[in-house]
Parts: sequence; structure tokens; C-alpha cells
Amino acid sequence: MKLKNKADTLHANRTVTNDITGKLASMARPGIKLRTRATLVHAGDRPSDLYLLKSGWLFRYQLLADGRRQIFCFFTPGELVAPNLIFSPVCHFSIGALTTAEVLPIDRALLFDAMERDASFRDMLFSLLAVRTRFMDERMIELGRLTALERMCVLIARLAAKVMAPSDDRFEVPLTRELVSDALGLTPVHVSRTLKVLEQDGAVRWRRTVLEIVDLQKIYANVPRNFAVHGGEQPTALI
Amino acid sequence: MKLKNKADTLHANRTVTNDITGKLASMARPGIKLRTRATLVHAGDRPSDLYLLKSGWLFRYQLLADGRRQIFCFFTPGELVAPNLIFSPVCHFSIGALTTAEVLPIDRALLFDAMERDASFRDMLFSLLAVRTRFMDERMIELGRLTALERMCVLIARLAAKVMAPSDDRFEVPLTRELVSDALGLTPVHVSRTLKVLEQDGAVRWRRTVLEIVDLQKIYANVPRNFAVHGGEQPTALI
DNA sequence: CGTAGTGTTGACTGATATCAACGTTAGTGG
DNA sequence: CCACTAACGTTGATATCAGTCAACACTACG
Repeated sequence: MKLKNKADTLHANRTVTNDITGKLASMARPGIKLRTRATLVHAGDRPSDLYLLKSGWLFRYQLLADGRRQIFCFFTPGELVAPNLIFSPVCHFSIGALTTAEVLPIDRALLFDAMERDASFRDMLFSLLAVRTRFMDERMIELGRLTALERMCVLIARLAAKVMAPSDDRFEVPLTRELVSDALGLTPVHVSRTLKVLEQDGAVRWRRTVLEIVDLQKIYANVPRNFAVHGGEQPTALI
Repeated sequence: MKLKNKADTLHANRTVTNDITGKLASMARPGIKLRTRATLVHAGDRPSDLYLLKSGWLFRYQLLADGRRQIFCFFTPGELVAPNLIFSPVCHFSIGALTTAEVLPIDRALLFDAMERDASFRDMLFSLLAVRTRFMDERMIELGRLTALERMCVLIARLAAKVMAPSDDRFEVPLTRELVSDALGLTPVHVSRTLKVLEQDGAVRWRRTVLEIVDLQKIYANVPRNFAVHGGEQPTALI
């Protein structure tokens, strides 16, 4: 089954990102295709490019020596991968593809030039970075202070804000239980149980890769009030 | 008892921060004195300044409606408070004083000017931001994937790198069990028990505000190998 | 001296992890 | 189109880590 998503195309997100996506596209080189499970950036790399994600989903993560993994964030089409690289090309993290994907490389040096010459571009980049840093703070709160149920609801609220089309309450999310658990600091088994609770409460139905939002209010009820997914409604880079 | 710390003075950290501290000091206004438990920035504020911390300790945190608190980081003298404010003056977090403290306000607009005119200053700021973003990633790993003992050891390793004088293995740290627990995503009681284990293992003795490092290797043994406190030895902004 | 804040300890609870079995789905090649 | 397989998901039983509650001790400070 194929469902239509807000996140399906590069340009769908343009308006919400204040047209920074357009500017980034204009300085990008031809696309690179990635296969599912491919690794775009390896920890220890020193990439000279950032990327504009044209299609597919990526995720940024770090591995520990014993195999434990923390996923920092997921990327959907239209997003800049990865804002972290602006400050330093030295990578302590990795970036992988959840699906087949296409990325447009953007030379770091070119990006710097554009930032120097074009104040409005710099401002747009800075406000993107402001959203990202707030997002990282919220992720820390999730992992440090929220229960499993609350973390799950924050993730679902973010997914809904990011990829749910206005017309439909079902959408495809290429996340396995294991990916979700590594993002939320849980185990796959506990993710499964937590989703079962939410389904029995009539909040969502998440079967395999299809996520159906039954009652968004029941999700919001478990999301801290001062989180950005709520009122402010800045649907960019919230995940 | 008063112990001498690496973090005691503004200028002690100058070299390790690549002299950005000096440049920041040159554009700062006269100091503001803060009392213990004072709040420098309230969530919801829109401060027009950043601050150079001249003396004392600060901490950046966010509260939830029910009183839960996540502490993101601690600041010691010489540090820029808070790099997050560079991208946006809109604050979702708060900044409080752990001790009496003095901060030198730096106008955001002035900082922007300096960044535009002075490429080397911009580069120094960017490399500071690179260290900060890596730090935030590591904090996420701590909260999401490390055990209580490992989190404790990461904190202690960071404190040692940041404030332990080369000559002495004891130093003052103005952190209560509650502050530590809110930074590590634990409870004060569990922090107490975890420190007891480390003391019985002959790793550290942390009594009230005096932290004595007995065997730093035993601490490192519980810190993931790819964390920045280990090999790279960038003692800046690691906490 | 009180007193309030902080730290420690023990007993108990609870949330999440672990282990293991089984079921389901998607992909592969005949 | 089917059989096979591997990956993924669910469920139950049990274990463990960390949280909660409560009592008490210690320290700093007025």
C-alpha cells in the first residue's frame, strides 16, 4: 500500500521552511542515489559536503563499542542533512538511509560564501539552527525525564506534524520497532507494548509501516505543554 | 575549606578556548553580579545579550509543568553563556546561578557585527559551536543509552577535565545530589547510591561539595571510548 | 540552639529490560 | 504461484535497575 505524505516530495516543505530549501537547492550539485541501509556518512569521516535530502528518509546516529545505538534524529525530504556539519566537517556521528533516497550535495565552502554574501540566507540558516538546537534540548528532556509512553507520544506528535497530510490521518513511516527504540532510549519489546497501550486507548494504530492517528488529542495529552510540537506549530525540523 | 580550581578564574581557560574568551571579554560590558539561586534568564525571555561568565557556576535547564527538571549543562568561568542564544534570542530554557557569580553582558548585535567583520573570530565561534553540538549529542547518548554508573562516570570525567588542577586531585564542585540527578536523568537517592559504589571501588570520594579523584582510570573505564573526554582532549565546554 | 536544607540508608515498589517462544510479513528463487 | 527464509513484531514469564517512601543523620546558618 502506498499512502500520500506531506514529506513525499522535495518541494512540499518549501513554504514551512521559509524557502531556505529553494536556496539550498540552487547551490546543490546533481543527486546521489542511496539504497536502503546505505551509509551516507561514517563516524570519523570528514565530508566536504552537506546534503539536501530530495527523497527518502535518513537518520543520524552514533554507535557505542558494545553495539548500543542512539538515534539523534530522522530526516525527511526537503531537510538539510546535517546542520551539525556547518560548524565542523569532523563527524563523530553516522548518517544512514532508512529507505532508498536521493541527496543533493552542497559544498561547505559554497555554503559559507553564500552565508557571508547573503544576509537573508544567513538569517534563514540561523533560524533553522535555532529550531534544531531547541529540538535537541527537547530530545534531551525526552530521554532524561519522560516516561516511555510520553516519549512515544512526542515522537508520534512530531511525525504527525511532519508527514501527515491535512486530508488523511494515515501515513507511511519507514520505522521499525528497533529504530524507534534506539531513538527513544527504549527496547523494541517495550516500544511494542507501549504502542499496544496507545492503540487500546484509541489514540493511534501503528501497524508495520502504517501509522494511523485515531485521536491526536490523546497523543497531545502526553506531550509536555512547553514542547514545540504543540502551540507554536513550527512544523520544520521537529523530528 | 577552599580548594584551588582550574575553573576559578576567568583567564585560566583562555588558552584552551583558543583565546576566544579574550575577544569576547573585549566586547563585553561591565559585570552583573548574581546571588546564589538567582535566575539570569527565564524561559520565555528574549534577552538581547549573551554573557561571558567571569566567576561562579551557572546551569541551563528546562522545567516541565509538573516540576520535573532537565539540566542541559553547567557553565564555569571563561565560558560563553549560552551559545544557543546566538541563533535566536527566544528562550525556551532558563539559566540559573549555582553560586554567587558575575557575568559580563555581550550585545547580540555586536557579536553579529564582529562575526561578519572578523573571519577568525567567526571561525573560533564556529569551532566552539562544533564542540557544543558534539557535547549535546553525547548528552543524548548518556540519557538514552548509558546506565546510571556510566552517566555518573561521564559527569565526573568531564568535571575532572574541566576544573581539576594538574597538581591536585581534589576540587570543589557546587553540585548537590539533586542537581546531579536532574542533569543525569536520575533521582537524588540513586545518585547517592551510585557514588557509594564508586567510592567502595576506590574510584572517587565525593563528599558534599568536595570531589576527590582517587583513580581516574576506574572512571574512564565506564566512559564510552568514542566520547570526547577521552583521547581527543578538548577540555573546552565538555560539561 | 533551632531549623531548613541536604545526604544516607533500608525496605519496598514499579517501570523497563531480558529471554524465549511463536506469529506474521515481505522478499527470493524455483 | 508457491515454498522457503529471514527479518520483524507480539506476547508471556521473569529479572533487574532505578524510583519511591520514610526515617534519620549531618551540616550550615541564623
